Amino acid sequence: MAITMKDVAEKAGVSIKTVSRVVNNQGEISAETRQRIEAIIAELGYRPNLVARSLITQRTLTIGLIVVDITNPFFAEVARGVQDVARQNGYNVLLCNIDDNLHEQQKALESLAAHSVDGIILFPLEYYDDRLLSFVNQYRPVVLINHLLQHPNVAVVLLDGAHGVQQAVNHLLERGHQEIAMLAGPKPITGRGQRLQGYQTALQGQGLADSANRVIFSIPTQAQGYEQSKQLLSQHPHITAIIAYNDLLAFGVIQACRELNIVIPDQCAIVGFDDIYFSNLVHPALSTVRVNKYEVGQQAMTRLLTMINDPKLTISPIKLGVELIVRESS
Amino acid sequence: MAITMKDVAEKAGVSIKTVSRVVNNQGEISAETRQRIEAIIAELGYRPNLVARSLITQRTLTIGLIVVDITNPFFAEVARGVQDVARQNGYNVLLCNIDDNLHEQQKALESLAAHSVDGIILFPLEYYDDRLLSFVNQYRPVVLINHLLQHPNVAVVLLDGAHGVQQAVNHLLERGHQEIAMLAGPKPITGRGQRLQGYQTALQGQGLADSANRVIFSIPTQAQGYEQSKQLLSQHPHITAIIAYNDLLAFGVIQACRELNIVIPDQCAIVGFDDIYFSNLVHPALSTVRVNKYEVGQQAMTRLLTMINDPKLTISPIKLGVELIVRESS
DNA sequence: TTGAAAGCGCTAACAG
DNA sequence: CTGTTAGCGCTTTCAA
Repeated sequence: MAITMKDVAEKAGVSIKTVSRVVNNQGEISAETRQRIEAIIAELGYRPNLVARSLITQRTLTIGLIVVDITNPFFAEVARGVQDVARQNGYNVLLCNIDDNLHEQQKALESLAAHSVDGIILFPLEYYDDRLLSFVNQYRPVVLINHLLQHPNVAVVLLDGAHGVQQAVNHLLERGHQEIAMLAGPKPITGRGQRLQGYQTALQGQGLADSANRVIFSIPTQAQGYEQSKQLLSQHPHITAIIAYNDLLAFGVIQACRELNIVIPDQCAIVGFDDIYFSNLVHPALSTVRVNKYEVGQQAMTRLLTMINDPKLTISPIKLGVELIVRESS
Repeated sequence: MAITMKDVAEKAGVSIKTVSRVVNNQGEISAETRQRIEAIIAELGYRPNLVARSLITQRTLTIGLIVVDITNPFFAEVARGVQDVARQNGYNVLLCNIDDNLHEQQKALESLAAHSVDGIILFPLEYYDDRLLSFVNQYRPVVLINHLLQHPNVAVVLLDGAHGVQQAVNHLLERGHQEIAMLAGPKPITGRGQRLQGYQTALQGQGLADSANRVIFSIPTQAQGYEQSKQLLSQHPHITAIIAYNDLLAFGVIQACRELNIVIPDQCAIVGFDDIYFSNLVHPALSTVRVNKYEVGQQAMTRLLTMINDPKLTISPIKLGVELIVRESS
């Protein structure tokens, strides 16, 4: 059994409340008593039990962060941004991976709420889910990244995916590409998703009809990028450029091109999305749309703290800019 | 205010304990009552308050994981292994980054203990720290990764760093390299560290004296790998091979070679350590010592669970094997 | 400047 | 099969 406040109080010959006062730095105590108790605390190695405290204060000093997969450097950087500002503010973070699984997303939300985290940051799967809405109706606060939801209990941090992909497509068009395919990532149950929208808008702007067969949905992993693009490039050799939903997919495209002896960027240009750390190290170095991942995390956590500290505040969405980075693959 | 057990009990016209029984699936209850209460729980959206439960059961169903930096794919994969096993067993994980900061390591340990996590997995910095020992004297259980500490409160998961680097050096020797430098990572305050030891052992085995100036200590990041190897290769042009403490450092070496127009592997061979996901994607593809990172995480969490469930158990260290992967850089 | 008592939401032991 | 009582370790009134 760990040392409790009672142990300290008994040893010091004072009441429990007096110990509580020194632990919490509430003045109203004589310097002499304070020092004596501090000495005993150090001697006994007493550590306040935060779960007992939480039960009263209704605060755990813990927040939850839900991402698809921490192994994807994109999420790792976002997580780092979240954690750094959390730590600076005395918060710890519970991290959950949900992969491509809506059910796990829901379970993670419930589990975090049951643990009484003071708030949740969710990078949701792109599938539509009304359970998210009903969750948010009875839990607060949550910050959603890359997903717009107007609700008093939620704040939103957006990435300008549409604009990013538009830039990428325009860049490819300028280089003379006409047949530009897109590996569009997970297929939303409803709507199109920002990035796909950017792709289609840009093509339409040039009077180029977007034919559906040039858009392929898949889980955004390197393995899928490899599989899908290999098939795509074999079946449609006239394709000269591929835009990927994220860099991992793009890495898969590079791999496929290498195997098919397709020269990058001459025979096939590639543009990714995210600009993860390693995009600059692969060969050829990947052109991509840069997202300031660390800042996304910081912004999300900052907003969450604001909502925690002022329960009735409504926070308007913020949209973070993105930037096309042209390297060797396009 | 959230819905409590009392609310449910009142609405159902039963005692609090009865509600507790259905929540915890303790039999001894009539099917009729159970269903009625379950309906009310669903209707009210009641969620058990785990912090209240923890106060009694002395279990939070939460563990702490402390790593240097989740942004390093090595740690991300380990973390994934930990988290998957944790989740399968109903546990959540609090993740802390400590960078290269012993003070943060200590703070993280204290903070996790204060939050009453059921156990801690620590990937410690390689510096010697007697505070770790005194922490472990009064907290249990902890699992240490890549650090041997004999203590009843700790279990240990080791990587065979010495053997891995030995393999790497021998491989380079077989290819005719005589001047092999090592970017040895963080300098331990005491001892040499496993990987450096492997380096020196292998060289001595060949009668090659290890001259100290071929060993360079630094934080194991790409930036440091770049800086240190650039200087090293400029000052000692006779060096024909470099072993790096981890893949990130090795990426920096690749970068430096590219800038100095040194051809890899002809003029300078490079071997890394970890085999992070991207080592196979950089150019030239990196030869490295593979660690099964996911398994490291799984093993660590499994051991932690064992210790949590049987408080008096002592667990003997496990050493996981490593494997030299020869690619293009050597 | 200090203490006593109540209670956060739940479980555990024991009755009924 | 169900209820009552006590109390986990702490903070928060309110008194002294």
